[in-house]
Amino acid sequence: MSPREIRNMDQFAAVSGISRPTVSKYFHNPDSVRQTTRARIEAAIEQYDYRPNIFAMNQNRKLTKNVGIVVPLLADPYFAEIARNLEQRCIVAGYSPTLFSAHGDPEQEVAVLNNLRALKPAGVLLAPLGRASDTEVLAKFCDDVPTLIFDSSVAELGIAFVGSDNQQFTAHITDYLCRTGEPPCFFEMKNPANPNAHRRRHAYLAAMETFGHSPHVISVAGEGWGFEEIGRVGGHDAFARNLFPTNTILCSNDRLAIGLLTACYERGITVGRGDGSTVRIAGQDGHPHSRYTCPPLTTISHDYDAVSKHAADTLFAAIDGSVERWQSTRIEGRLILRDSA
Amino acid sequence: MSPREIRNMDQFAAVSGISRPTVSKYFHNPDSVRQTTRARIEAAIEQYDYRPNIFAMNQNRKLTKNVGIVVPLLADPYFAEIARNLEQRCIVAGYSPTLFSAHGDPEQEVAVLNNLRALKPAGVLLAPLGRASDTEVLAKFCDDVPTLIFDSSVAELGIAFVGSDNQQFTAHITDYLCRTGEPPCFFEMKNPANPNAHRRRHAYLAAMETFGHSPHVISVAGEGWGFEEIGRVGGHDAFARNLFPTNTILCSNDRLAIGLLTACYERGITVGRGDGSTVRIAGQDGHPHSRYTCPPLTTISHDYDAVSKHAADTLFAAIDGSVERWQSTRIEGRLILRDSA
DNA sequence: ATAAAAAATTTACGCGCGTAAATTAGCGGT
DNA sequence: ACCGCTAATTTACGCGCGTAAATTTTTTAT
Repeated sequence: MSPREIRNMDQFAAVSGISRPTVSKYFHNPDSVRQTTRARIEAAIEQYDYRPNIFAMNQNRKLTKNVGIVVPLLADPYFAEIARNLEQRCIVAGYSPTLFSAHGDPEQEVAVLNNLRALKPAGVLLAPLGRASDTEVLAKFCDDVPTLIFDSSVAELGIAFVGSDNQQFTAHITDYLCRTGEPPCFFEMKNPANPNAHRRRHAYLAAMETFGHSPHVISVAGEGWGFEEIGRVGGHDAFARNLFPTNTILCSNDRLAIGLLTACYERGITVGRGDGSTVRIAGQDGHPHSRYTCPPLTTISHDYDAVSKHAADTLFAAIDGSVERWQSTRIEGRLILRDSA
Repeated sequence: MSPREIRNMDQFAAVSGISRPTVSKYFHNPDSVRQTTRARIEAAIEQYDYRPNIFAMNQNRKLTKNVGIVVPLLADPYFAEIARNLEQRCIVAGYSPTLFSAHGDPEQEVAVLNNLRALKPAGVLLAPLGRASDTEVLAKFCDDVPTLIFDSSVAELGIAFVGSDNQQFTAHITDYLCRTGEPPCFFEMKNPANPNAHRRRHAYLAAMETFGHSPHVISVAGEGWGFEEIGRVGGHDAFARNLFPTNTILCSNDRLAIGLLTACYERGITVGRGDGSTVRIAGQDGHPHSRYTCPPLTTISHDYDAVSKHAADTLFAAIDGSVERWQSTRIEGRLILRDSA
């Protein structure tokens, strides 16, 4: 078939009968060349299986088509899922996404950002670690690279913030719990890594006041990203010390709830909304795993699609030069009623 | 501090008082230059915060320091965990890892491999999708790029295979279940995506014969990577049709077991090894989540550390030119006794 | 048909670094 | 002081492509 291996764009241009600059133009935007030219180039690509050298492409270009996607913890299926979603959107939009995880470690987050710089990305979709993040490093990075912050907002950094409306999350599920049984206590980490946790606590307090109930916040100790274990150990401790004045517990997030469910099991406490149950437990996030807990977890779910779509679209618009003032978009969640509450 | 921004290695060499080729040498191997020279370069790096342009570095080099890590499904915490582990080992060894996921889709696996080619990686750590993989594409890729296959072996591809000893996994846990109660049925997917599933079924059959019990394999329908849902739906079906002749169920993997646990909950079947329980359920994999099911799942765990260490070390050795014949290494698992069985 | 606009080509240079070859400087040991 | 060795420097070229400017060709509009 092919007379010889095509080694570079010069040779490819020669065999396809098009000049190299035009070929180069084609690879940057296939629509930017004439229909007939495009067909000839694509026929040659088919025949010779030529792909331009990405290193040479990016080296001498002010801006690449690279997009970085950074999440705090890829081992958390929530972030894995949203990362997958964002990745697809980048590909569809013609960008080359690269996935990074800070693995829950602030130092690795800094390292990731430094590596990312070297990729000269057109833009970055960044979900910061939160409280543990090095804010100065983040700010400097956002100054240098078009960055959209998602999931958790640390400051008015980057081109915009897109996340979930945590106030609405907690208000909504607190409302549901109040209407269907005893008012909920609020179960959380004492020093949450994620700023969303603070919003949720505040929203809980506000909602309880609105509904005329006295709030009860149980803050358990624990550092890091092992939320299930923190919830389990903290749950045991809280039950042992009789810290829950009502039979209903709203957890700050699903992973904490999952740990609490385990603690309940281990203590022989039945969870559910049925008559035979001792406590009701609800989470927040719509974690991929929440469907499969025992009992399945009542929660309020992020709108994964809407968040990732808005985040990606906002970044792409910014890359294309639409300069807008920094703004924060928070998307409402959807209540998922299951057996746990 | 710095008089002006350092734009390239020429300028950096100038301000550090070293010639550019020597600086270049330093960046490839800091130990390859004289101690005093190294100190001067590192002082200059500190002062000017210079980092060589990775695109220019890689473009004109036969072999890069890039390593690709490919997993079939990053949303599965098992793969996320092993990917994290491998990533760290690459960094420590001086390589630049990049993470890819096929997201359970054979076409995306092919796309990932094509993108990976463009990175001219020194090596690749690849966990294939398995049955759904395009074997021809994999074979061709392994011919072109030093590739170590891990987790699931499709053929004698690449430089070697490193994974878990599924025979031992199933034999060991089957043995445990037989010794402590009724002999187990085997709960699996009818058309498992992963070849390890076949090994486990065979090991189950062999073990049951060895122990003098008649085997019972329950194969449930379902395609794709939503194992929990497949286990849940299949579990409901199997219970409804009374397909389990004994009170003990060994699942082909933990995610299937998690779905089965949910089905049990939904049918009011109590799971555990205690007197009040109806069935015992065990999984296989040591999935990160298995600790937090209700009841916590008895399982046999991969030796994450050993597998990833052996995989990484083997790849690095191959990159460094140690040519050995293809070989398969299978590492034993560790039984984790919890409440479910 | 003809002019104007759009697309393609030619020409030419630069990006930042790898790398090879020949030369010079630095080092320790006798 | 000398020799021999290693490390560093100088010189020079190439990688594969981006990109700008000037020119020619093709398409579209009138």
